[in-house]
Amino acid sequence: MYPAMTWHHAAGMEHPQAANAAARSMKAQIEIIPCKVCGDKSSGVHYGIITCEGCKGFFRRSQSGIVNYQCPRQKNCVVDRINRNRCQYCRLQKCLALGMSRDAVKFGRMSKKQREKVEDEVRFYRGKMDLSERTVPDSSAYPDTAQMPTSSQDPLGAYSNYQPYPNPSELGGQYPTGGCSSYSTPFPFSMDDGVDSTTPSWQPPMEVMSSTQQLPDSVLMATFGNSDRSSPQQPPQPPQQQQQQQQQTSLQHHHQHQPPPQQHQHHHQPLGGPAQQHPQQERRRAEAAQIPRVSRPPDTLIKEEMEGGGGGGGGGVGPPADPSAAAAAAAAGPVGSGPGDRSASSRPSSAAPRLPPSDRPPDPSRISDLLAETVTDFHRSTLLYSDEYIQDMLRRPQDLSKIACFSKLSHEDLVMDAAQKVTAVIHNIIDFAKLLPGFMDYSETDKITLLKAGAFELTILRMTRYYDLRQSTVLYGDTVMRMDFFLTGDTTEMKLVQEVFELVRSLCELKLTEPELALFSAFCLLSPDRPGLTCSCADGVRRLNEELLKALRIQLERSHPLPVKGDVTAFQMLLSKVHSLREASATHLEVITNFKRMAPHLEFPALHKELFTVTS
Amino acid sequence: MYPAMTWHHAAGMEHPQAANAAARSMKAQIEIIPCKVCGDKSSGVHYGIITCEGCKGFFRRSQSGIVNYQCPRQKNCVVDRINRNRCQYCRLQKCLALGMSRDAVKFGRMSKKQREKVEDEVRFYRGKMDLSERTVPDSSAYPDTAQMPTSSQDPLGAYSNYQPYPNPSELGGQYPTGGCSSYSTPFPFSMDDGVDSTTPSWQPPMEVMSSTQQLPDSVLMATFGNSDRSSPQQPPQPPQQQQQQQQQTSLQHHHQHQPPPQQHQHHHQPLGGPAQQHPQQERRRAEAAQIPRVSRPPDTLIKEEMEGGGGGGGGGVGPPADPSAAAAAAAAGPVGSGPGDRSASSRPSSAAPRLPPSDRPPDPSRISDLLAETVTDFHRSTLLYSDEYIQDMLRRPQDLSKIACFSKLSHEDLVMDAAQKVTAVIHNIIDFAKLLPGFMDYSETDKITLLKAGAFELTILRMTRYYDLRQSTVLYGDTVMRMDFFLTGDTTEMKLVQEVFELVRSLCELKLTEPELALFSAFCLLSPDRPGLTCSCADGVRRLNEELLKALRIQLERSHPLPVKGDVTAFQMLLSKVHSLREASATHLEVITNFKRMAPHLEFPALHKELFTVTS
DNA sequence: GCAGGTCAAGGATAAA
DNA sequence: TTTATCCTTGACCTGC
Ligand SMILES: [Zn+2]
Ligand SMILES: [Zn+2]
Ligand SMILES: [Zn+2]
Ligand SMILES: [Zn+2]
Repeated sequence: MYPAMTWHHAAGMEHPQAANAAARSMKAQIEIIPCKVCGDKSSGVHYGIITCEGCKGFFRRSQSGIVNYQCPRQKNCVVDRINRNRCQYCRLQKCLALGMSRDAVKFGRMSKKQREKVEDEVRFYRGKMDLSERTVPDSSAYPDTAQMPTSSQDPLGAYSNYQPYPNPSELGGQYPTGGCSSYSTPFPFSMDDGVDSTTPSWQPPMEVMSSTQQLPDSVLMATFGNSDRSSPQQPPQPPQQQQQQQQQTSLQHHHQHQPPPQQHQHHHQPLGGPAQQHPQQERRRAEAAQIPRVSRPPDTLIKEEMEGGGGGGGGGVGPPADPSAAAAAAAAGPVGSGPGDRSASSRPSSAAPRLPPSDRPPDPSRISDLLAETVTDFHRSTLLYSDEYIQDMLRRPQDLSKIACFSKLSHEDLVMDAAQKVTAVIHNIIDFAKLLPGFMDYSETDKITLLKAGAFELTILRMTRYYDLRQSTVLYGDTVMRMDFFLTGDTTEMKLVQEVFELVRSLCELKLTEPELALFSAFCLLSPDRPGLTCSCADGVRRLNEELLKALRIQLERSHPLPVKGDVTAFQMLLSKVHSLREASATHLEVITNFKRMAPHLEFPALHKELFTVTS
Repeated sequence: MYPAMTWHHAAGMEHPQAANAAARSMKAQIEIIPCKVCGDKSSGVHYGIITCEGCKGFFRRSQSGIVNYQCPRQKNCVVDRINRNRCQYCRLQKCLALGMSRDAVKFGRMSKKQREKVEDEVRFYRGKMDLSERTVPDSSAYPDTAQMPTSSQDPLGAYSNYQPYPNPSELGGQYPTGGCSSYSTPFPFSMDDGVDSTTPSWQPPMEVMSSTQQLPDSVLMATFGNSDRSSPQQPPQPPQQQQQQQQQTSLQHHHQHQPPPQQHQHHHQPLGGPAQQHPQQERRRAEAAQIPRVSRPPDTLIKEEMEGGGGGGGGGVGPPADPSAAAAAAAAGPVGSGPGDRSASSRPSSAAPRLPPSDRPPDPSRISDLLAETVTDFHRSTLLYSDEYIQDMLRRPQDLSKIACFSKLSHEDLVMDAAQKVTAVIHNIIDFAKLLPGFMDYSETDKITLLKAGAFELTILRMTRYYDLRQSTVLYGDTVMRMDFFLTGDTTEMKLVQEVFELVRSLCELKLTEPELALFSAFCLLSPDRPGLTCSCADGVRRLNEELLKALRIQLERSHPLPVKGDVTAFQMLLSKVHSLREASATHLEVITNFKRMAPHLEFPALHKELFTVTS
């Protein structure tokens, strides 16, 4: 609906010479302030309020005819640039609440005080704008929310300061300047937090920036349920900001069954999808990962990610191991080989709870079941989207407009978008890995080795959850795609797509249960034969791998008692995929390597870079 | 977008005052012009082109996803209101060929020139619309016909500016002002001189005009017996011409029930058919016409043809009025209503030749009946072959030896042969035209305009007599052919064949009676919206056109009381063919133009050249 | 510099 | 599913 160009000059710089005039033109000044109703670029004062053209027209229409809007929800809909068309009722309410009026009269000129207010506000937004321009270098490719994983999922609920529809008179009280409410702003931050990620809302207002940026690790750590590690030393933040963060953090905990993003969110997005699909925490992660850290040595991020997850000590790096030890003990211990001694003291994670009392007799089958349960929990708790959400999305017809948006992207953009999505999944895979018994006990080198080798394989495994066997479609971001969408002209890329889709398809045909998928994922990740694995580690991995395989077999024999094809059992079939997965993973690495050679200017997500860079 | 609520303020309540402005608004004007793609009612400029809502939506959909349309036929399907959904591929092709573009940008307002062009075009269609509204009062109930006057009767053959699938860049090249294609493209007039306008050269050379302009009347009068208006001075003619004309004239008398040409006549003809089907006089005409007359101004032949046919006599040649007057009388007489009273002398050149004496109460239906009878006689008296002959020939099996003979001919020879056959039919069509009330009263310019625009359309109409619906065969010369015989490798030619055969087939399915075919032929020929028609002429034509339409409707309601398909009446169905006829005519012109470019050494029959040469 | 008009784009929906 | 109609939206324009 909004041709991309629109936004470009919204962000400014279209009229170079205007800068001059802008300095003294009140209108130009005002237009820096976003629409009070929806946060879009404003076009001046309309009906008494600084609004955009859209809200202006909407209000005019609402006043010039008999309209009877109804709110299909609870009359508290978010009214931002993205959602403003979702509910006419709430939009109009907000217009009225802000004081828009057909016969708003603008008095001659504003008072000095009013002017100052405006100028303050202008300064605020101008600073913000510059910031965002510097921070989002290639916003041109993604005019709207582009890189931002979730333009739509604003955690703040759009108006931290917006009380949905107080009595206009009450609101009036907020604007002491009386008639000139137009120039007062309900709250500068109101737009800032949110609303429409066009202005990178994830860039906190400048005063917080510096402090926030020092916290990347803490963000990762916070990701873990390990609350004690959550940034102990958080810089002081404005209340809203803090609130925001808290909300986000808390959301993460629920997120295993987080309600699916609402469908309509994306409807008006120019890009309809790229990278939008990530839920909150993914977005924050991705952002953190994207902060350029030029001088960092490779693998640092993986390490950090693991540290964060490992819940290790506050100071920083690596508390070797308590929680996963517990898990390992829990799961592996019974099997016998075990590292059971690791104390599980602090680990609240789900592994421990399932542990049978240690005095229980070791029943192999029982042990396998426990392992299955544990791993399944780990798996389930690190899913990006719930099954319900995915299934719901997959039931939708293909959204052609979104596909069109994708089609408009260059090959490079598409690859980068896919890389972001893969990276988002891998973040969760790393979370999963960290929960696996014993994993966190391995050396950094070994952990990285296992992850580099297994990350893409597990991505494929998780991708099966996004695949619709009947339609041969996959949920990519929030868009249902068929394979041919991914087919490029590049031979190796096509090979990759073929291999991945064939794997996903055949895995889906096996109709694995969740425990089976979880166990198989862990089995693949914990492969003792990964090149570069140290011997000491490989032994432990091998034992665990055997246990996982045993548990997997037991599961499969239960749920798939009959051969799936000829006399091949599901178990055998699944094992045959191991090789294919490795092949696909190798192809993926080749694709990435080629792509980087062709497009050296493009920056992959940091984690992605670390995982998929060939280190000779 | 607003579920349920949408209705409440429906019906444009928001713009009460809009009705006022609508009268002169540009958009309202534009909407008079039919959809450039399918001829349906347009709803403004969409993606740079005047289109209907359907084509707009179709194009949007096509651009908003990965679509992979395939043409089940030869990529030359007719795209009109009725058939537009039959082939997505061809519909999209046409959209693209016309220049529809996702990012068609509207630059400011249109220039004065552009606006004038629009207004010109609007005038055409408005005239049409008025006509149809008066003639088909209840048309609104039938969407099919409601639009017809405006949409399907595109005077410019649906795309005066439509070069079936030119390179978009070519299109762009026609607009030197650059960038402004959005408004220049849609309007036929901008391309009036353009390549494949159905009426390329409606500006006849002036020297012919001045000398002949006073003559036409006499011809007509002669034809209709209205001698008193015959023009006094006819320009001298070459003897052969005279002779030819005379002979024609004389032949015309018999020819109304002339026995079919004997087939043996043609057997030794080199082309196994070329020109064979013509009865004597037709062949001689064609031959005469082929004498190169290099210095002749264009349109001369048409003029002569008309003069000759009119028999009018000028320079001592023509006994005013007898032969054709006799023919007219003869034709009119038997059918009979008001025979005798209208003497050769009193022929009114209007649509009411058979008008009963003025004391008679004017019964509209009666008048229509009289018109039908008259036109039917004219039609019947100018047929090349009798129905009996054609039916007899069609009953024969395909003569494989003849088909083999044709197969040996080169593509060029085949085209030339077809051109000869078409020319032969057109000679008769001109004869028919001359008989039509009022036709000969028009200026040379207008007559030529009407003929150039209508000749091929009427050829198609007459071709229906040669078509066997059950076998899907056509009598071509003396040979029964199936359509595939005519399919060449050339895309445009295939499109033409496809369009023509589809038209012929669908017309045959309507099982028109002879009066219906005659009236429809006259109706098509006397289209007041042919570009280039002078206003004064257009008025007269419009009146006649109205009458013809009315008579046609009455006939069809009698003979086809039941809807032919769904609730579409035969009348509506027939009207919908107008657009298709114009499309086919445009395609024909394109084929001829292309062919001439490829084979400049070949000489078409003179009349053919005059009719089907694009004169800028 | 804002109110209001304009009109193409696209959403929603019923119908096919 | 696709189509086509109806309608809202909002960028742009014009007039005051
Ligand atoms: Zn707004
Ligand atoms: Zn609401
Ligand atoms: Zn159309
Ligand atoms: Zn087709």
